[in-house]
Amino acid sequence: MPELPEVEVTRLSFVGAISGARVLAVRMGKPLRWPLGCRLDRLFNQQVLGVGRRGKYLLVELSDGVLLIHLGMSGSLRFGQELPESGTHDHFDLVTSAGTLRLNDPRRFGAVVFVNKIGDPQAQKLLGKLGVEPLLDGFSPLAFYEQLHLRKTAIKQVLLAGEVVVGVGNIYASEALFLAGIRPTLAANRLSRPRVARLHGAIREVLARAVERGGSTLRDFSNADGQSGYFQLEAMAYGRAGLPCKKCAAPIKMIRQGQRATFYCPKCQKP
DNA sequence: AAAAGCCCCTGGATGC
DNA sequence: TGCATCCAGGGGCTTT
Repeated sequence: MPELPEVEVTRLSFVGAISGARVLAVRMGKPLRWPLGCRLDRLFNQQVLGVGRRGKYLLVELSDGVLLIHLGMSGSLRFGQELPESGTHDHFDLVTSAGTLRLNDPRRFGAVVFVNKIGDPQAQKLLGKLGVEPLLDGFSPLAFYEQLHLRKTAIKQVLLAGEVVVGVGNIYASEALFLAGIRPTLAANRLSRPRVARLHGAIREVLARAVERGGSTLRDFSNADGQSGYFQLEAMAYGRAGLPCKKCAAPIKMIRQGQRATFYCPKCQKP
């Protein structure tokens, strides 16, 4: 669920409400992917200056430090003044003067990590190798082409790896490649400049559109206000194995690439 | 050094 | 109804 659009939609849904608040208490449930990295009292009385995002990481900027929050596969955040009592899958509560930010994550692939600064080794280990932000100016067709030209892995897997461009997960990789008319199995370095330019546009279009639609709610994603996303209703390829392509009616194919499902139209997406 | 696999964990859907 | 199997939106780490 949580790819760039879901993370961004989540961020937008609570950044305004939490900014300026002070941390009153912290509660942790079962262990997440990594330990918090500091004592709980390190956070007390700190002010939340804002909430940023880098790829699929949320960056909760405090007056003295940063909380990196990753939603993993099944994580979602809630923010509110009167949240119910913690349930089995609520593993982190940041209680602030404006309300409580709560991470719910059944599979616990998510993480909340405190670092003193974004430049610290601990933060760089997580953020250092990340590619460019697809919705910012740094993501240009030419630079994209040059990066893709260096890799002979299948384009779908290059997108997923996040080292060239961040935020494109399993759903949006399939969707962007569909929009661009590119077969997911094609080696990245075999894409022509015009096709890379198309893919560049398709990635931006699909991610921006998904943010507008509130993300994709496949199982249980919701933003920090508890609202679902609706982009999944517009999916052209993802999750549509065997169903007719919405453009040409040929049955959508599902294959496996690196243990993940890939969906594509064998007719619209050329090798 | 790039690329391919292996896991972490829980719950829901499917099949017998 | 019960139990086993498979699958899932991510990504760091280990192995080739």
